[in-house]
Amino acid sequence: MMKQNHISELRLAIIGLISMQPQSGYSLRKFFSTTPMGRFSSSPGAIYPALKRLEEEGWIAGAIDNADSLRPKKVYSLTEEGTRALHLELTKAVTREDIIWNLDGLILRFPFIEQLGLSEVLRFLTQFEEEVSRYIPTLENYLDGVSEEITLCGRLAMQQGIDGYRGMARWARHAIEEISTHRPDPTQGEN
Amino acid sequence: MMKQNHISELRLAIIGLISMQPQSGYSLRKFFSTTPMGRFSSSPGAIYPALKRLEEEGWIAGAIDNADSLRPKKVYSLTEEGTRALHLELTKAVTREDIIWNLDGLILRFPFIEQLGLSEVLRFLTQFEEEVSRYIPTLENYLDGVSEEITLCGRLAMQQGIDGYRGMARWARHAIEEISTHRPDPTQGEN
DNA sequence: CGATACATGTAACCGGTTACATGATTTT
DNA sequence: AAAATCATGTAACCGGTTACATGTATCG
Repeated sequence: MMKQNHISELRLAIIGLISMQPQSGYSLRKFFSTTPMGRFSSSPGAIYPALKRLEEEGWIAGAIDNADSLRPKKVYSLTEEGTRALHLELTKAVTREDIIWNLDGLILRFPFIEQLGLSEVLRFLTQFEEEVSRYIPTLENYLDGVSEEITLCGRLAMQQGIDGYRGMARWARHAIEEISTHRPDPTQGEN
Repeated sequence: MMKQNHISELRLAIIGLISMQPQSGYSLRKFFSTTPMGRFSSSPGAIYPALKRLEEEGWIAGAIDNADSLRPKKVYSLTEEGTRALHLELTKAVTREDIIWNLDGLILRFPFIEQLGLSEVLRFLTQFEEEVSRYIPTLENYLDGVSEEITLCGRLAMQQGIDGYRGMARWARHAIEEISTHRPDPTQGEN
């Protein structure tokens, strides 16, 4: 079935955000509840246990802020091990299984990959575009094969899925272009 | 958070398929594992317990086929209560929460709605199109608001989400058209 | 006779949801 | 003084995943 070869979306979102800037449970909750990234959970009942587990596993380390005050805050940073784990996850090859079972996780990975450099981003997008484009004919063939026996709405629902994948491939191509032509900022030069 | 005002995708898929034709655990597994609808689980460890629960709740009833043979089969049909529950689920209004948290479930509903008649299908599509179209500006406004502080890939990821929703709205409009012009088969006439 | 398809299930594990619990600080 | 926000957690529940367990029937 091959559904779970990856870390959960919540874990990825948490360590990804922490990698950009140290975060407390509360700041994560706030971010999730005020941005469209809230699609990846929220509620304290998910976040605090997840943070605890990540700390137990040594991926993140919490430092108490305002230790003396009456309202202390626990701010987590990535450990070296956590950084390694995150980078490993972000650079994993994009597989058809991901395309089918873990699309949201894939899109979630994307913004965090930027830290690894634009070449990594391009590698990801290229793989993504290729896997998606390769999957579409499979779906089309299936649809062709059953179009006699399927109901009208069944066909339309499948069409929706195919259109969705087509849109993603298009998006990836567009993103590749935008990133490729992204000014290496000639006024600064990089030598 | 409002995530769980609906039955699980697996349950919906199961009772939806049973409503089209009585099914055994095995036939469901087979269907899931050989069609793109397998996105909604599979594995016996999910299906058999789900069937048991649905039977306990009185939504489905199992009849033993080949009772005398050494390889009996349990074929489930919808009860009246199950039919009511399914129809209730299928005719629920499409909300923004669904659009955000339960998109897959919404698309899964779609082919089963056809049994309720094309007017129900059109009602669903109209609501779907409207809710999606209303949600898009919210996302666009958010993106505009943060475009200064967001990273390149963060923006592109958001753009992907918006494009996805736009594609869905387009699909819904297209589906409405296709269904509306769907020949009411003039050779038969309905009076 | 071995492989594949038919057929149904269980048990340990994991992690997300919901709801609850507590209390400090700041704003109105 | 009340309300909102800051801040962190726990506990019961639910259901999906993985892996295991068992046995029959059919086909080559």
